[in-house]
Amino acid sequence: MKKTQVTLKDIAKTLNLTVATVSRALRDSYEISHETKKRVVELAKSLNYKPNRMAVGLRKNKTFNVGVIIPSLWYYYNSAAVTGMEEVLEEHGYSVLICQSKESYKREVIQVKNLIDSRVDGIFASISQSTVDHAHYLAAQEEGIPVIFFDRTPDFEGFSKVVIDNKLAAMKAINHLFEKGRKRIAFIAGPEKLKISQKRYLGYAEAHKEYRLEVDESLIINCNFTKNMGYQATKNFLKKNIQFDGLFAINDRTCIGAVAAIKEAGLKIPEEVAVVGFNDEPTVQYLNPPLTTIRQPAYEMGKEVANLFLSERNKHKINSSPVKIFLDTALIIRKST
Amino acid sequence: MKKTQVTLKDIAKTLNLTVATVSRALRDSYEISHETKKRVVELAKSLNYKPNRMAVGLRKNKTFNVGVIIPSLWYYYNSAAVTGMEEVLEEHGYSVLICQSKESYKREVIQVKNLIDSRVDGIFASISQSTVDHAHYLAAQEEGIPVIFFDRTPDFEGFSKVVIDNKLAAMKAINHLFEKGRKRIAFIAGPEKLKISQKRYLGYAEAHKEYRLEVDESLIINCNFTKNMGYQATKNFLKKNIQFDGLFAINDRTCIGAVAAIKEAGLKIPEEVAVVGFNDEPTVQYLNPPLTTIRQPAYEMGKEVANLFLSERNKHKINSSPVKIFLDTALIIRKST
DNA sequence: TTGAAAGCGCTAACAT
DNA sequence: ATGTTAGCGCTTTCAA
Repeated sequence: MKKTQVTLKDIAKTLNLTVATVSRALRDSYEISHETKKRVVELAKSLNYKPNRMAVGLRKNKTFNVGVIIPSLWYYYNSAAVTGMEEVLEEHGYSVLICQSKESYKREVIQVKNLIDSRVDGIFASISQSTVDHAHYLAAQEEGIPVIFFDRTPDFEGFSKVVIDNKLAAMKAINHLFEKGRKRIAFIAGPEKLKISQKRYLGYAEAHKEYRLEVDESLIINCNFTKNMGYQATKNFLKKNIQFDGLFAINDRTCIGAVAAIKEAGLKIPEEVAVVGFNDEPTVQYLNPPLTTIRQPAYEMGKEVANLFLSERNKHKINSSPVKIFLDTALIIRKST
Repeated sequence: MKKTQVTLKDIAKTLNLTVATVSRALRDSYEISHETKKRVVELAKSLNYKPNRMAVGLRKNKTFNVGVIIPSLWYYYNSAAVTGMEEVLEEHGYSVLICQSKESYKREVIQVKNLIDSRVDGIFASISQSTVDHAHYLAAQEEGIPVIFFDRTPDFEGFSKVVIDNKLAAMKAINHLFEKGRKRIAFIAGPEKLKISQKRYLGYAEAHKEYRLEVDESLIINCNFTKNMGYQATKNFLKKNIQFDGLFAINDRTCIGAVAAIKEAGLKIPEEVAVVGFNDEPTVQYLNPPLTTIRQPAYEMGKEVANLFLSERNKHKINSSPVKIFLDTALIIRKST
């Protein structure tokens, strides 16, 4: 049998106090005698007292669960973000429920509904590549559940967000390729619906503008996230015999496929094609050649999201206006460029 | 504000019943009139009634949380297992708390302690490569918390386990290489402490025995999971100029590093060295060449663990003897062999 | 078959 | 500064 836990009652009995006093001593710093407080805190510690989440939750009408919606745990930046969230939240007694949309808008909608039903105290989300609106999140917010987006966000001002500057990050990548003397840079662009795709494309275009180069639309390779991871898309592109000497991919997984296709076509990396990825997933340093890429601070992003949640939770103003936090990216230069 | 939820009281009031009756109608199939039951169930459904986990938990002294301890979410087979668990458990109202040991025994011990403190209803674990004993898990069991291991298990009979036949799986890999005419197969062996390493080595040896070949210990490459992912280990091995025509790696991530080292040394895969990995992580089909590997049913493993937990939970016998479940593996043949 | 009542552990309003 | 009391939503005796 599960051993019975230490309760406030136990402590109260031992110290000849009431549970109310003990409860206060353990939380309020004011309106309690220093003496009593000390005794209570010490005994609680020595007995390894832990408040019963169920009881607290019942009383406060909270679940101490937050839901996080991500495309897939297997994406490194997603699991890193989740890790960051959990590390921050566990100290505050929250648990994280993970929902993987698997890039499906439909699944995402259902999952948000489920989270509302299960009364989570907050929802953190990174949308799927096929997500077309944000009504489901709005519904959650209307139920009083704070919603915070990270990485992939909807194009709507009403939510708090933690993101990187995708346009700037893409510019870093493209500028680096320009500096390496490349002029014709293919771009594996990712799902058009996603704002991160759009922003990264803007960075691609902006970098060209700064270098007074025209964007050649025939160098843009469209490719979503689930199919073939860039391999097939790149293979098709190569068939067209369009001349190019650089490639920038929307993310590392896509890039791995692209690299495979390029090598299969007999092109040398970086001599004939210099390649830059995005995310700095742990494997890409072991690619042949090791991949130059943009490092995204996914773990920190998760922490920021959690901290934002915790601080907004304490504000009594219900309609504190949405916050947008930007995190820095870094260009990691390896042998592929 | 969080909208107030539908409670038993609401239903009771509407139907002129007491909460006790409603509660029973929603769970007991016996000792309630068919009529009342129907009315209650229908109304509950139409009001989208969901029992308050906090209240149920408080009453039943359960948290509806289970803890899962894994080396890293980023390992594909770990996140797949977690996904399987969550899918099964969410239907039963359980949430999964994820703890990543990051291959550290020390972290693992602390995490188990935390899980005990937070009163999870069960612990599912896959041990770290540096874990040397299982006392922390025994402690959890003594507190009445069921512990189930999967994939990487301690060498102790007192726990329920869900595993693959690691020895057999390794034999599949080695036999395949033999069939491809390879005779001298290097083996990247993984952390010696782990039973999966030992078992896979046994499979390696057994396959040799069946083919009446001697095991050449100079072909065994030791390599743990965190450092260099097999790249450095293989590089060092190559320096020794030991002749070999095949390679089997303890897992795909390690194998990715090995492949990089082999190619860097100018050796052709599979012509000069045929390579087999382990796990069938999604990226390895995009390696150049695509990797032959052993597929491990990680997702199903997670589901099995969850189901085992659910079924053991219902048994009133506290000391039902531990169960050991084996799942099948498959050899996935690609271009690397 | 249903109701009444107690209580899980905790917090918070209202005494004192 | 501390005690008293009520109650969060639910389950579970015990009674009717």
